[in-house]
Amino acid sequence: MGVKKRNIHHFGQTPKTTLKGLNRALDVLEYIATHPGRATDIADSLEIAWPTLHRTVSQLEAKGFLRKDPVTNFFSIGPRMWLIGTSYLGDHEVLEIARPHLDSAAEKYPYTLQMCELSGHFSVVLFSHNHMGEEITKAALGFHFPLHCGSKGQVLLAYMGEEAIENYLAADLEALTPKTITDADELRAVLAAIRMDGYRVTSGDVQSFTASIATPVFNRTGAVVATLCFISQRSTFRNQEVVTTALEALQRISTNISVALGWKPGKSISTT
Amino acid sequence: MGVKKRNIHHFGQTPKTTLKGLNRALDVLEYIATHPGRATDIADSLEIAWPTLHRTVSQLEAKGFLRKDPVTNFFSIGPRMWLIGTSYLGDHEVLEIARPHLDSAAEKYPYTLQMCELSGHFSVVLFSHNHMGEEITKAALGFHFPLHCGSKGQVLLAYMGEEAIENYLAADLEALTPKTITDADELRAVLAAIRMDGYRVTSGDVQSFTASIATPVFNRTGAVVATLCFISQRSTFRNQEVVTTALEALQRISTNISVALGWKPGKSISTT
DNA sequence: GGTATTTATCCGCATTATGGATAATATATT
DNA sequence: AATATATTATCCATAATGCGGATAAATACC
Repeated sequence: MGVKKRNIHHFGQTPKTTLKGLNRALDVLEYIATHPGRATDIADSLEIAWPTLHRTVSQLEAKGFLRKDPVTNFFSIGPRMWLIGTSYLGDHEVLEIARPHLDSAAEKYPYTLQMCELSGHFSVVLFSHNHMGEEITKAALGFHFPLHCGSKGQVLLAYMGEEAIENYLAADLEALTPKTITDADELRAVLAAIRMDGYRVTSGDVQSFTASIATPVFNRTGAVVATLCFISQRSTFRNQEVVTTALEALQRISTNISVALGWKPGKSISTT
Repeated sequence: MGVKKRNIHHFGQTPKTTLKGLNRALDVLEYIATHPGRATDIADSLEIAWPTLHRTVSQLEAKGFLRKDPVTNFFSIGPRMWLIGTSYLGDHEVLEIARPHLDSAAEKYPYTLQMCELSGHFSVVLFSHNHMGEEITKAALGFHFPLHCGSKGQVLLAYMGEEAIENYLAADLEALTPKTITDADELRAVLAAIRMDGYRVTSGDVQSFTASIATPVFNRTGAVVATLCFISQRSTFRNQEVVTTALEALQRISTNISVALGWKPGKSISTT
């Protein structure tokens, strides 16, 4: 009896109240988001009794939170879920303020521009503009990456606060490519450097053929609320001059956004 | 005792099984998406007993489906909800196939280009590229509009099938602007014309200062799976020549997408 | 400092969801 | 075609689960 029920929540809250049925449904949604498929397989993977899963899934489908392909019986996330989910961005204060800056900057520079924020133990993409012709990143809106991978993740990690950082580093760090840094000490050094320099450049540690530059975005309290990054072919950022120019631009944009958020230069929270 | 509990589902399914708790939670999510606010107010609006709502909301927050502003205690949609929601677009066959066409077309024409699909009784925006400088539409990704408003909604409505159309027209039709058509007979005529012509032009019936042109997108079975539309300042489309040129372009794009979806010219379902 | 909301928690009761078993489908195999 | 198998849908008796009145704690208001 291999008891290895999937554990999905990366949010470490105490579920004081039980609410089994609802919880199950949310787990199902999370699972289907990454593993769309047939009801039977979902029941197996999640170790839920068939009639129970069937009821749950039917209900979710009836409400449009899931949809079922009428021919294959595959379940996947439904339009209602998406509709409701998008209201997250609608209410997003930081994104709203940043958007004009991002829009105009995106057109101006020959790199993919992203804004990401922290969500649980991941950096998630809030804004992404793939520059024409650069088909490099699968990283569309909503993608999430582990924090130790890529310049953007590391920037977010760097400003998380000592305790949270150590907590993160304590877990196993997955390598997305051979160049991903998975050693805790090495990462600690990287994070310290980020807090010193105010930026980070990485190369090939998320996808082997891309490189990126990231800077933090601060709010009025001096906390890091997002990160901005340029992504391009790895070869592009081999040229030091190109990196310097791009970095300057990125810093200008992120400073503008920080200021728009009420930040005042010098007012950054040091977490070391 | 004004019994006027909100009725949120625009999906007309038969909730054969009950699953009260889950249902309530989904209603709460739907409600908060459009009415973020304090727990008490939600309980009032939805007529849910306080302890019950509290439990539900706490659970949803613990799982990241809702977030609570720590200072105002306002609840709004959480990051997890968004993350999961975005997978809707990730799996979206039509969108995936259409995207390259949309991307290249978006750059080429001086109008805002959108692709929308039917969701319940609304057209929802799956793709939107606001042309530089045109700050015209609030219509970002995920926005939903009633089907009788705007060329895109009417195109989707036109091909829904007689029964569904009559069902839609039977309800009260809200006017978004004074120019919105709310008369059922008038709409029936419009829809018939759309099925004849294969396109629709409207002006000022969604926002008073915009106009739009829409065409249907067909799949391999000849069913309408989406609609494409150009949106611009109302004045732009006052010029008949401009409209003609734009329409031709739009028809070319939507035909290309239809073909990419396996459609063969002539193979469209007539629903009259 | 006192009063009024808003938020959090307790706990007995009965409503509600559970899951073993079975029936109705769809799909694969010969 | 006909049989076997995997997948999906439905029943229903049982008890576990979530419900909500009431109470307590924490804030906001004056």
